[in-house]
Amino acid sequence: MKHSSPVPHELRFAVLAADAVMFTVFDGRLHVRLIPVHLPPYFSHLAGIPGGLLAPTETADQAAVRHATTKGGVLHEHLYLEQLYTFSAINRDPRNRVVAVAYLGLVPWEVLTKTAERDTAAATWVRIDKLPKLAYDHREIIRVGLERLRSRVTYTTIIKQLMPKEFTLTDLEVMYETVLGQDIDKRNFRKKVLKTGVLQVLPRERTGEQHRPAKLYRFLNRDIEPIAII
Amino acid sequence: MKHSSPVPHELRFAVLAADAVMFTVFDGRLHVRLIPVHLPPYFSHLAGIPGGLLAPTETADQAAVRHATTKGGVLHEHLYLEQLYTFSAINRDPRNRVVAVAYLGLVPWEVLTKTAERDTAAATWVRIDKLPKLAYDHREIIRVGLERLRSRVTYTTIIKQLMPKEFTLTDLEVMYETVLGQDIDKRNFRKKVLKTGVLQVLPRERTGEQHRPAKLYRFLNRDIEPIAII
DNA sequence: AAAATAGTGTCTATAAGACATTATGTC
DNA sequence: GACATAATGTCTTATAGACACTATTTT
Repeated sequence: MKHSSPVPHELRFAVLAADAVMFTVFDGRLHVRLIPVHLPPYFSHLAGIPGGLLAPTETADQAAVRHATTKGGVLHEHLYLEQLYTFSAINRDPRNRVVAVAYLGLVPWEVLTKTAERDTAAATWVRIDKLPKLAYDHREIIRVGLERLRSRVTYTTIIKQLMPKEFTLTDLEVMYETVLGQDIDKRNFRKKVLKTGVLQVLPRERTGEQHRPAKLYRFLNRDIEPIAII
Repeated sequence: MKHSSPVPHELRFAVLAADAVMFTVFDGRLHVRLIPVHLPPYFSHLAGIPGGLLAPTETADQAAVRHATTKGGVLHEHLYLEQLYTFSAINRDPRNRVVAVAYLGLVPWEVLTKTAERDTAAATWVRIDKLPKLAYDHREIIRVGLERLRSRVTYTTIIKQLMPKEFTLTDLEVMYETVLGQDIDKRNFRKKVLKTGVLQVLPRERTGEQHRPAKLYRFLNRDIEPIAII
């Protein structure tokens, strides 16, 4: 455990960290990735988002990927990250001055097949309406991340980063409803989303459910396009 | 002049800086605030945007204000600043590793009455289509700042940060046209901007020009509202 | 009266939003 | 055939965009 040095806190120069607010959606709920904080008064309870210092040869982007994967347990190839905001309040961290470049991360739940990517002792998905008391300014970082996610979802196709490869229009509608926290009219939604041309129908349907099979779709490409959807 | 220490560049930890891309509009052109860079091969030519290190007791916001005012010469009360993006490439600065939290700054030209805020030896307003060769990654920072400005202008009222207190609808239209680099239909613009309700008509007109006087308006408040205008 | 910009309205096309019924699988 | 969700269209209202003339001041 690291302790304060004799140098007064306000006089130490800042060190740089990268933190990742990662979201995923399952059970019709938004969840955020939390890890234990080994620091009083948290004593290894889930109390923070994954993050850590930048290595001397690392960019903030690289450090965000490294800590999101090693501490957050999410595989690099499943993770979308974009820079969110830089938090530089003097007393963010009680031990030393740390400036954090925060990242917004999105992961489609369906690809998280390995146990380490679901819930382990080292990292857990927690409902955003059931967050525990959090360390540092991590509640604020999550708030800003969620705000950014909700805003981006309405004028880009960033939601594709939360969807599995193939999905039905109802799946997509439910994802928008979950992220935005509001109901959407099914008929208007379908008209609008199909007209944008970002989706491709697959020749297959999703059968085996106890109702009429639904057509499967996928996004035409992986880039996030600036298109108004909702 | 600072020189490299014997420690290899890639092994030094980063220090933190705050840089400000400040824009203003005059002569119907967007301009950015540049300062001399005292470093080969620039030898005090205009080659950078104002910025500098964070003091140990300073947030990035505070450092951005400090450097924008002291090095950029723009008075604090005339300046609007918002965080833009954090640049952390390893070799941004040839001397030492510097991570820069960049800020987007806006100033209404009309308030810049003091000589120091216009053009001096220490800082100059340069047309964005006439930028010289720039130091570090400052051209990239300016590019990102301009992109952000153009994007924000279309769905918020951030343009008020470039306008004087009182202005005519033509003034406002020209400001949009200058920032966006495209013509706007006068009648549609007036209908739309008046319907948003963010403007207040003043009981005065702008007289003394050799044509019909124009009504004067001002923004109802100083906050930036998320409203689609163009 | 000439010059210069201010100020205004209509029409058309497109988009947004409210709303209910039929279709097709599984069990 | 009962159940469950998929799939679809119309009407109304609001918004966007193209477009040209009259009004008012100064000189």
